[in-house]
Amino acid sequence: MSSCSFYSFHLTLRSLHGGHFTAYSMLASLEPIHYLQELHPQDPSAGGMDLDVIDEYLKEQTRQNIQTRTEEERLLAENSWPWRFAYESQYGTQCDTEQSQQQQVWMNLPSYNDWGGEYQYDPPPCSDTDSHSSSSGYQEFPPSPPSHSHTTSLSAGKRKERLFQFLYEMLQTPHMRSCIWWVQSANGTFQFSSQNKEKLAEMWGKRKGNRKTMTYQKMARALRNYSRTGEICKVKRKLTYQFNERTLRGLQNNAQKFSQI
DNA sequence: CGGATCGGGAATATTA
DNA sequence: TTAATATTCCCGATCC
Repeated sequence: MSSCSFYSFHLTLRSLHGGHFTAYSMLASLEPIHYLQELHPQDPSAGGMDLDVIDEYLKEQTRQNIQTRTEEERLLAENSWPWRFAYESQYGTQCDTEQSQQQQVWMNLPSYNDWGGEYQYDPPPCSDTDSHSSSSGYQEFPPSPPSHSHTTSLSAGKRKERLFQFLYEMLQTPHMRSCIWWVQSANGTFQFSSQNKEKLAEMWGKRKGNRKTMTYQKMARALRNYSRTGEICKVKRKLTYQFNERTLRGLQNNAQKFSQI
């Protein structure tokens, strides 16, 4: 039910920007602003315009929430459900398993970490807030476990969208730059805007169709649960979190799949 | 000091 | 019915 709004969101995105690919490009081109915002997170001047757009988003979503969609739309949307498969059975090892390693990295790094020296693929979709690490060059992920597991799940088991999926989606959405952005997309670290985090939380709550409005406090509580299950861990930096490597890879794969449709 | 963040226990709700 | 996954509330700890 509530995923309706999610679907329509995708449709909106596609119609506006012609899909993720374009969105990526836009994001890249807007990166400098993003960078400034990072340097002056308190500066309210960043993203004022974006907020208007976000407001529209919110309205749009609530409106479409009530509307019934055509069958065609429904099919299209369902086909574009990017995370339908990869997250059915793919879990088991996460930060938990890697925790010792993670913590080690934690200590070794002054700020936040990448994955135990491993490195993420090539050109980051966008230059990151802090791109110093790129100076050391990129390494490929190891022959990396064929991250299939597409679970032959033809099971029409339509799982409800998860918070980390929503966040990843927002991270790929240029409009949301004023609320959330990559600190280092290569290792999955991202950060919320102190100013606009409530906006994002509100959107999340609306998408889920919660009774009460979602707040950052509550959303962060859910995020903290992820540190137990591993999808996302907190890093020692204000309002900053990090996707688990496996999780990020899964999200990337699905986004890719999605953009190919 | 005080506000913003962080962290997690516990009860409750929702959904596969 | 149950397990997983939030959501909601709350309160103490930390940070700046």
